[in-house]
Formats: sequence, C-alpha cells, structure tokens
Amino acid sequence: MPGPTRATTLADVAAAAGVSLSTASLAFSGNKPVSASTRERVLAAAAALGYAGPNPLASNLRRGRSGVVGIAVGQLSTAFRDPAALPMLDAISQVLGAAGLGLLLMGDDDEHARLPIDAAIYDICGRDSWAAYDDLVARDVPVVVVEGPTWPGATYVDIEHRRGAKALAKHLHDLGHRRVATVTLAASHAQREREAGLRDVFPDAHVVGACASDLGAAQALAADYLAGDPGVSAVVCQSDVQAAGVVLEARRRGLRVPGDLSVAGFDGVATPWLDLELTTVVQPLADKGRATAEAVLGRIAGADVADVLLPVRLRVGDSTGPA
Amino acid sequence: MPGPTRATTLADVAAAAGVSLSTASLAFSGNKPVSASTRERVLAAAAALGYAGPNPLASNLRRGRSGVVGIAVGQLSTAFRDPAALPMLDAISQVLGAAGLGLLLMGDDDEHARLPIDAAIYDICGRDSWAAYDDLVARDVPVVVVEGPTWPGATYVDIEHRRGAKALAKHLHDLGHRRVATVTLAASHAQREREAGLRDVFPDAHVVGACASDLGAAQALAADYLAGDPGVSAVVCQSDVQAAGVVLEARRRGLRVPGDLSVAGFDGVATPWLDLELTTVVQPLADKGRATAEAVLGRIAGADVADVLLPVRLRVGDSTGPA
DNA sequence: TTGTAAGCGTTATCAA
DNA sequence: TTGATAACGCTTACAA
Repeated sequence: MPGPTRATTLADVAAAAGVSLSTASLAFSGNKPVSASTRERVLAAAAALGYAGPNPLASNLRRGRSGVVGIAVGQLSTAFRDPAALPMLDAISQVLGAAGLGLLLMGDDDEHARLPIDAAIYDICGRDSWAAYDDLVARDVPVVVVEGPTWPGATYVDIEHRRGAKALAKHLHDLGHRRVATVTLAASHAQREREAGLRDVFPDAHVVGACASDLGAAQALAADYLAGDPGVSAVVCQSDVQAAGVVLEARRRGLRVPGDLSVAGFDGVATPWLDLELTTVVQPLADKGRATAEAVLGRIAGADVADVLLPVRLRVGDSTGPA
Repeated sequence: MPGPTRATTLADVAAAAGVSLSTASLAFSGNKPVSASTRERVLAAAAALGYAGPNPLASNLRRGRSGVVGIAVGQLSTAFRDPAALPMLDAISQVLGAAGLGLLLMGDDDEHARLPIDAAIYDICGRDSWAAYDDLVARDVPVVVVEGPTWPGATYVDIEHRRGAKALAKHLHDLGHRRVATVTLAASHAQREREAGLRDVFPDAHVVGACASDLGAAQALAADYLAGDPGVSAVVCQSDVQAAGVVLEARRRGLRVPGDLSVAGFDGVATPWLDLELTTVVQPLADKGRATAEAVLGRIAGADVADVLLPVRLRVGDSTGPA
C-alpha cells in the first residue's frame, strides 16, 4: 500500500523526460526557446505523470508576484447592488484578466492585507478611510483609488463630479427651478464634489438625507420627505437608482413627474423599471474601469502613471421639466 | 548613494533583534510560545526596519496554501445584477473572511486556473460546463458546486428546486389556473429541476423563452409574448426579477395583476420597484452562502464533507389570484 | 539549445 | 523557550 504520495514536481517531470530542471521549466513557460522535440518530450512526461503544470505558489515566490490584484469595495451586497458598479467591474476584470491577473475581493474591514496582492484598487466604498491602506504602503503595494480620497503615493482615477453636477443644476435653473433638494450618498470625496457643483448654482439646496445607491432606501427617504410637503420643485439625486426610488415614491403620492416634481439622477445606467428616461449625468463607466485596470498594470510594471480625470455629460431625459 | 535596496526579510529582523530566524518567525505567527520580552524585541526591530510582516508569497509556498478561494460566477455584471446572488455572496465572504481566506473572482472563460487557490466555488453561472474544472481536479483543488451540474469529486450545495416549483404550481392549480406559461433561465441543472416541478402539475406549460435574471430582458420577452394574446392565465418565472419585469410589462399593456394575469417568481428577494408582494418560492440565500463556505472550509481541511440540500418555502403574495 | 547552481523568504522539525 | 537546519518547488543568470 503506497503511503501518502508526494505531489509530482517539475523535477520529477524533468527526470522522466531525461532533461534538466531548467529545460523543463522553459518548456512550460516558453521564456526561452526550447526545441520542439524536447518540449514534446517534457509535455508527454508531464501528462504521463499527471503533472498539471508548475506549482503557482512556488513560481510566485520565485518571481515575487502573486498575479492577483485586490479590490476593496466595502460590503459586497451594497457595492454590487448599484448597477453603476457593474460595467466598471466588468471592464476591470476584462483588462486584468487579459493580462493574466485575478481579482481578489477585499472587504474594507478585514484582514485581507495579509494576502499576497500585486496591487490594490480602492473603489465604490464611498468612504474616506481604509484601515488596510497603511499596511499596503508598508508592503510597497501600489494602490489605485477610484473616486476616492487623496492618499500620498496612490494613483487616482476620477470623473468630473463637480462639473457634471453643475451642468445638471444649470439645466434645472434654466427650467425655472429655484428651490431644489438633494438626496446624497455617504460622506465621501465624490459626494462633496457633486454637492459643491450643485451649490455653485443652488447655494441653498436642501439635503433630504443620505442613503446608499439603493432603490428601496431612496424611496423610504423620499416618503418621509414628500409627506412633509417640502415646497421644492426638483430633487437632485446622486445616482439613477436613487432617482428611480424618488420617482416611484412621488407617483405613489399622486405627484406627476416631471409635471409636479422634477427628478434627476447621476450615472447614466439603464432603469428598466421606469417608463421614462431619467435626466442624469452620464459617466463613462467602462472607460473608468479600463483606465483603472491600466493604471494598475502600469504601477505593477513600475511605471510612473498619471492620474486620470474622465469627462461626464448631461443627458436631458423626461424626468425634468419646467418648474 | 544606496543602490536599489533589497527588501527587508525576517532574517534581517532576527539579526537586528539578536534572535534566531525561527524565533523571529514564531514571534509573528504565534504558532509556538515565545517569551513576551523576546517578542517585544522582535517586533521593535521589525518596526525599526520598516518590516511589514512575513512575506505572504514565501509563507504560502512553505505552507502549501494560498489563503484564497476562487469563485466562478460567469460574467460579473450578469451574475451580480441578480439581487439573489448578493446575500449569498455576502455570507460566503463573511464566513471565509473570518477564517482568513480571501475570495478570488474567476470568469468561466479564463485562465485563472493558473492562479493559486486552495478551493473553488462554482456558482451562479447557470451553465453545465466549466473549462477550468479538469485543471482544478488535476491540481487537487477541491470544488464546491452550488446548484450546478454533478461532477465527480465535487461537493454539492443545492436547494429543493423541484419541490418548490411544484408547490408553487399546485398553488396556481388550486386557484383554478389551467393554462400557464413559464419564463426560464439558461439551460442548467436548476432550470431543469424547476421545470420538472412545474410540469409535475402542468405537463403542458408553455415556455415563453429564456433570459437572464434581468428585469429589462424579462420585460422584453413578456412584451413579445403578451402581444400575441397567448391565452394563459398565469406566468411562472424563475426569478423574482423576471417576475417583476413581467408584471411591469403586463401593466403597461393594461392587464391587471393578478386580476387578468397571475405572475409568480422564485428566490424571495425584495422587489422595491413593485407595489405588490410577489408570490414566490423563498430560498434561504444566506444559509446557502454559509453552507457553501463551510463546505469549502471542510474540504480545505481535508475532511469528508456531506452534500447539502436546503429547503425552500412557498410565499403567497399579491401577484397571484383566481384564474 | 541545454545544463548547473543559486537562491526567492518562509515555516517546521528536531535538538538543545 | 530558543536555535540550527532542511525543505517548499520553482525561475533565471551563467556556463557549456
């Protein structure tokens, strides 16, 4: 009865193929030319021994890379419930995947700093602090921050929050609106910038309250607010999902949108549960993801990577009208 | 001018602290007792040298573990757009995180099989095949399959698709419905089971078509179908999101739900964009996630892990009524 | 094109 | 409680 068999290693394969360890390594990695016949022999030996390729743990140590990029998104169900997060995540995953890199989910509370990552992305969290940041710096792990706070040494990918918010506010002002309210996100860099843009036009804009980019939450917030007959003619939301919640709640109370109340969003995502098109600030979600992933690749390669600021544009839909 | 300085290692710390390499290792890992004073000295030396703790790459090789669990979810934006996926993902991430394990996203197309993972979860994909599976088996990576096809050697976590679907069908039959249609998911184990449950009661149920668990997609499907005046009194969907799409489309066409058309879903998630409560089959999403994560932990520990079958229950809401 | 040899930075075994 | 030493399995100069 054979004891617990040691796993097959590249050395075993090399021996079976009658070549040296380094040649066997080259046959798998292709990092240097190997004669076709030799490679055949190595691969055949590997197949015969049931060898599934170089142990990634060993190869990682040797190369000093894990092939994994961490992404901090806060609580998963919160982050991914927002449809704006997904096209971006897709783009990141696609670009990194093409480069052979995997994506590791990091909570922002946790101990994942102990896991080996080649770089980290801080995104979606909508927070100003990240416990793991100092650890990453100490480990020399490059960090790319998306719409986040400014930390020394990180690379930034951002969008024109303030300009977009201001353009939207102007649109409402042009329509004759003078008293507007806003539903905000959690305190964060993005929220502050957008609020600044809104106040460039409506210095007195009233804050309804803050909630996540979640339809039910926005609806609940709107329910309380609208019940008080607040006397505003427009509500500016910080996401399309929030805006959808406000529209649904306004209608439930018998208000016509935009006849009695104009509602605007942010992001430019599809809102199939509404039968109108939201007036919103469209941001280039996939571009943002690609830019983020490319910044990551650059930083891993040791390059100097410039910060990125992406443009947004106002899309006028059917949810806003004359005051 | 100092050259490119080699990174500080545990050996450097040990030397600076005047202890042996193994003692320094113990001071960090706590795997064996170390006197308090010695540990102090080691930690102080580490701080002085800017040492951020043992290199995880080296530690991984030595221990033969990466501390990472892969999760295959197909295309990210598709998988995560389904609200049913999120509570489950949260639970997985929480249980694994508590055990110090990270979660690596694996597309089902990609080369992530080369990344070092201690176990893999196959979930949400709604597919029958997975290119990476053979690789994982060859590497002896344990696999936990959620609602998926049966592969030799994997551990299964599943729910009572068929029983739930049948209970729902009975409910409709009791209400007098005789001609029903169903919106299906992609061909998959879950879909086949649920369809079987439906056909236990309605052998002739008509298939409207298949789509992802996506509101817009279901709405489009329903638009075509309802335009043809199909003469059914109930539509059974395979997710609550699909059901919401059908409800919205039915109303758009002037049909009352459930007066003119009964609509049922599956999952039991919140549907804030509807003002009625769906009749649905509630599945224990968080339990499913926890069971999955615990199966993963068991398999990593080398234990024999039993398959898990979780119960579902019918929840009668306001979206179904007499035929 | 192939072989030799030197690590990569830990952790675990064993003895002191 | 601490210390010496041997792996873990691979990649890459360098030499042939």
